[in-house]
Parts: sequence; C-alpha cells; structure tokens
Amino acid sequence: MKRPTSFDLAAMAGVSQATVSRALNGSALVSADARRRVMDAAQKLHYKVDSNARKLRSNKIQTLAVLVLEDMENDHGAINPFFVPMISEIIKYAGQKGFELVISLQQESNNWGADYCISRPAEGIIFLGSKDFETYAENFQGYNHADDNWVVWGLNRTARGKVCVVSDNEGGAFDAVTHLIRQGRRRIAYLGKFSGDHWEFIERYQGYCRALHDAGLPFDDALKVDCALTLDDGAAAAGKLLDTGVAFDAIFASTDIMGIGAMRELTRRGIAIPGQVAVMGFDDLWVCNTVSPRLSSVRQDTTTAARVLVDSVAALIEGHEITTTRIPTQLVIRDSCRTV
Amino acid sequence: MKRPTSFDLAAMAGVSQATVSRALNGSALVSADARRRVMDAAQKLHYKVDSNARKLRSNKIQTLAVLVLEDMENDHGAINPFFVPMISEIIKYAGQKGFELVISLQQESNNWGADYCISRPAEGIIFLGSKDFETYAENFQGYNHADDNWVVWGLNRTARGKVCVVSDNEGGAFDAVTHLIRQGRRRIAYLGKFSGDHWEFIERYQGYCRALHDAGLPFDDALKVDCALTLDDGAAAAGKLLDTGVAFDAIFASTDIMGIGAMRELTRRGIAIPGQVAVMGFDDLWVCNTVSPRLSSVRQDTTTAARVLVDSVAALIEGHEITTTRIPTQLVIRDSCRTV
DNA sequence: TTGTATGCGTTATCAA
DNA sequence: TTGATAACGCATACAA
Repeated sequence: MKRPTSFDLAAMAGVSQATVSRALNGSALVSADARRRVMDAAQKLHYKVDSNARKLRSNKIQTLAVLVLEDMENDHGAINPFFVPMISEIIKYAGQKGFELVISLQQESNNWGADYCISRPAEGIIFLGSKDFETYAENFQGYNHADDNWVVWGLNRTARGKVCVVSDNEGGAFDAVTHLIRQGRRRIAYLGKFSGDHWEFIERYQGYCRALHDAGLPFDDALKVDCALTLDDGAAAAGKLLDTGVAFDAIFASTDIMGIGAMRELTRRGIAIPGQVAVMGFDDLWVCNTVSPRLSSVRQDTTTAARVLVDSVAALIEGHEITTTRIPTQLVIRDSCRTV
Repeated sequence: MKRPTSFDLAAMAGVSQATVSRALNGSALVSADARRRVMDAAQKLHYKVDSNARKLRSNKIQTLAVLVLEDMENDHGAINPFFVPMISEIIKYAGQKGFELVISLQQESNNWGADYCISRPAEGIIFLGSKDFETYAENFQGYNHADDNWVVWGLNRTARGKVCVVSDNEGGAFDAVTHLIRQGRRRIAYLGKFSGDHWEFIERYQGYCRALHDAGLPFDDALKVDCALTLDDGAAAAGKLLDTGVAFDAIFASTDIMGIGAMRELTRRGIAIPGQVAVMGFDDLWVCNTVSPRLSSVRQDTTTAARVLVDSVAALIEGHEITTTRIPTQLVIRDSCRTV
C-alpha cells in the first residue's frame, strides 16, 4: 500500500504528470475537463502532494523555525507563559504569510544545536528565550554568519550585530513607576534579577531609576531586592523586604510572576493591597486577571512582537537589510494599585 | 550567493559527492582523513544539508503535524492554557523520537483544512481542540480514510472509529466530588457546559452524579448550573447560584477557569472559601497556584497524554493497530477545600 | 491546452 | 573504502 504519486494520478486521469501538477496548483493552463478528471482521481486515491518534493523542486514554500530557549527556572517546568501568546501569534501570522513552521523547545538532553547546525530544516529562524543566549551563539558557530537568517527576541546584549526585536523595557518601567508616583506612592520597592545576563531586567531597573529621579524622589538601596523568577522567589523577596523593616508603600516587580508571589506574601501577612502597598507587575500575563486583587502591569505587545519577528525573518530571507525594532509597551491599570 | 550543495563540498574536499553524504551521516564506510576534509569544507562553506532533499530521498525523518482547533471562547483570545503544557511536551517528546514537528493553529480566515487535504506536510497528525470536531471531520473528507494517520485528543464522541486519547473525565469528577463529600460537604453545586458537543463535560457531570448517588446524597437540579468557558461566565454562574438563594456548601467547577471565576464572585460577595463554600476545579492549570486560596483541582496528566498521542501516531505510521487510551486523572488538594 | 524532458539536492545501490 | 549512477516526487521550460 504505497503512497500514490502524481504519476499514478496521471495514469488514472488519462493525462500526463505535468498536467496533474498544473491542475493541482490551479494553473490556468489546463482544461476544465482535465482538471475535473485529475481532481476526481485525487479524491479516489486519497492523493496528497508530497511536501518535501514540492519544496525541493520549487523553492517557493518557505519554512521558518522557532527555537525556544528556556531556562526552566519557573515553577512548573513548562514553557514560560509569556511566550505562549507570542508563539501562538507567530504560528498564525507565519501561516498567513505562507510559511510553514517548525518548532523546537530546547531541552538539556536534546542536542538540537547540533541538528540545526548540520541540517537546515528552515530558511529562517526565530529565537525565543530568556536563557543566556551567548552560550548558545557560541555553540552555533554555524549561525554566526551573515548568510543565516535569524532573529532574536529580546536579548539585545548578546545579539552581536544580529537583528533583534525587543520591548521598550526602560520606557515601560518608567511609565509604571511614574504612575505609582502620581498616585502618591513615595517608597517604591524594586524586585528584579540582577545576576545573570538578563538584560531586560537591567533596562527595567533603569526605567525605575529614571522615574524616581525625574520625580525628585530619593533613591534607597534598601528598596532594591534581588529576586529570581518564580512565584516563591517573589514571595521570598517580599518577605525579606518586610523582615528588614524598611518602609515601603509600593512594589514594582519586574515580572508578573514575581509580583504575584509578592502579593501572596503580603496578603499572608495581612497587608492590604492596594490599601497599604500598591503592586505593579511587568509582562501583563493572563494570570494578572485571575489573582485578587487583579494585578496592574506593563503589557508587552506580543502580537506586534510576533509579527515583527516573522516580518523580520522574511525580510532577511529576501535579502533585505533589517534593523532592531523596539516595541512600545502599554500600562494596564487594575485593582492592585490606586491613588492613596 | 547561492547555497552550497554537497557537490560543492565534494569539490572543495577533493572527494566524490557520495563520500560527502556518507561523512555527513556518520557512516563507518569513510576514512578518517576524508571525513575530516569534508567536515572542514562544510565549516568553511557554512554548508547545511537540505532537509527537503534528504527527506524526499530517504523516507527516514518523519514529520508530525499538530493541528490546534480552538474555539477561542476564552477571555484571552489566545490558545487554551490547558493545551500549553501538552503542546510543549508533544514538541519535546516528538523531538526525542526523531520526528520533526509542524504546528498549525486553526483560524477562521485560514483554510488550513484545504491545505492539509491537498498537501501532506506530515506523515501523521495530532488534533487538539475543544471545538466541535465533527464539523471539521466532514470538511476533511481526505482524512476520513484508513490510510491517514491521525489521532484526536479528547473528543471521543466524534472520533468515528478513529483513535483518540482522553482523560478519565468521569472518574476524575467522581474522585473530586467524593472528596468534597468526605470532607463533609452535602450541597455541592455543579458548574458545567451542557450545550454544544463538549463530551468531556457530560462525562464530568456523570462522575458528579455517580458520586452523589454512591454517597446516598439527594440530587437537586437547582445546584446544576449551565456555564460557558470564560472567567466571567464562571463568576456569573456563581452569582446566579447565590441569587437564586439555593443553599450550597461547595462548588465543583468542570474547568479551573470556571472555578476561578466563581471564586472571584464568592469573594466579592464576602463568602469565605473554603470556610463557607469549598471550591474544586478541573484541569489543574498552573493558575491554580496563583489564585488565593489556591484552587484544588483534578489534574489531567498532559505529559502522559502528549506521549501517548505521539506514540499512537507513530504506531499508526508504522502500520500497527491502535486503540483508544484513557488516561487516569489525579486529585490535587489545595487551600480551596478542607474538612468542615 | 497538453505532453516531454530536465533538474531540485539528497541517499542508496552498485561495481570498482 | 570509494565513485559513478539511479532514484525520490514534483514543478517548469520548452516543444508540440
């Protein structure tokens, strides 16, 4: 029971293989009668075009790859929830633009690096990931060349002259903290990751600092807490803040997860949100709506990001020059902060 | 600047193209010297094997497709969060088993149906989706044949003799409700979807009924609330329950999202959870950990599900017979319910 | 409008 | 151990 080929169709339809190909591709150069016979035969034989042969022959259908580099530092061992709507949109948008999409999740035991270096399943690659990209770039010597079409999300520090797409982290943080200040908060704690190569967090911290500075507020190092990326880390950070006894009336968490963890600890200790302490997150994950009070946040526009990523790779494939794109963020105010 | 082929490599390395192929595929039938020269040339030319040609010639590397049929009935306009860890695991596991993976999200404007009928980008297909599958099956006449390798997640009612993989919804619901009863709850409301073709919900409802029956508890139709799939629907359902004035001391929500929405409404009206009302969800989404109190739930084992799905398609591709698999669920008790 | 013939870049089968 | 050479299944230039 072998798969039927276009020759089998041709035989059954009583035409040449070339005509089968034309009919299947909707060419105008085929009579209505022949087309119908071909289609009937295709139906009968359950014929499907072999995608590999088609792509090999006509370099028309492009394939993109999405490589997700996860640090798996989060609670549930799964993919970073931030990437979910982004990947989803990449899939949709790439489909609209006529690309086929291959997805791969990095995994320790899985040397996709070697695979992707030696073989080329895609004309262009989109890298998503919060993990230190530099390490990978070095392993991927094959990808450090101008003839490879790849685009990186959000890790501009390590992009080494390559195109990247990234949110305006500094501006988003600035807006968020400025909002808290306008609502009357004066002692705003910052929760963020200072170790590692998470450049986004540095930018967010810079936005925090600029907002304080522009408002003429003093900077207090005791309000700056190093915090890893899980819920528990966020809770621990809030706990540490409370334990030190330093006064604060707001928390700006550099990710929603940290913020939600912090809220959990505040609530546990009987501190009212936003009554005593306002909380602001970053990312605008969907979970912001499920916690109570609902968490205010800085939305990263994953829809636009996804489209820019795809468009950028597409442009690279076509040989165009592309530059890094900064995507604006948007403040989303919910119950977790209000005017004092 | 054309892509180098294996012939270019051969020329540079001073060997035949056949030797290049052997070297690249790690054949033992190639001298160490030749292998080194080939590898060096590959490095210099940034050579990558053309995956299409390779797959065309050696029908070795199989490709699987994941088709996500979403009803987009959720708040977020994005993919159902339940599928996220599942897709993630499918990607990982399929990769481990040597499959390439193509993913497509159903979208109204996007007639992937036609595409997937006429072309065959994959040897096997995994359907995920809560949408009425029957409609699609009809559009996919090409897929209603024994020579197509596809597996469906969770929609056994419409699988029409095809293989499907599904959680033990009835048993999971039974366990959950039985747990509530053992904790002393007597008036347990059921929130679920009764319209449409969501067969899972019927099964969960059956489990609920059986648990009541086995415990000798009376069945009260006023405790059964029709509820759609969003947070707001869950909240509305809880509100309706409260407004009717019917007494209840627990809610079994047939999805976590409904349950979280219900919790929001209960909290808003000052009803203590689990003090006055215990709440139990279904799915064990990650968000169960972020809400307060943390939501108890029935875990669907998405990891196992993903692996069974991949294994099933793989088996079909190899020509084996496969039967439907029921995957056990697991009760996860958190703060939202406790003994009265 | 149709058919013939060629090539896409591999892997696999021979014979050397 | 290597090198010619033949497929793989399709799309397309060219001839009819």
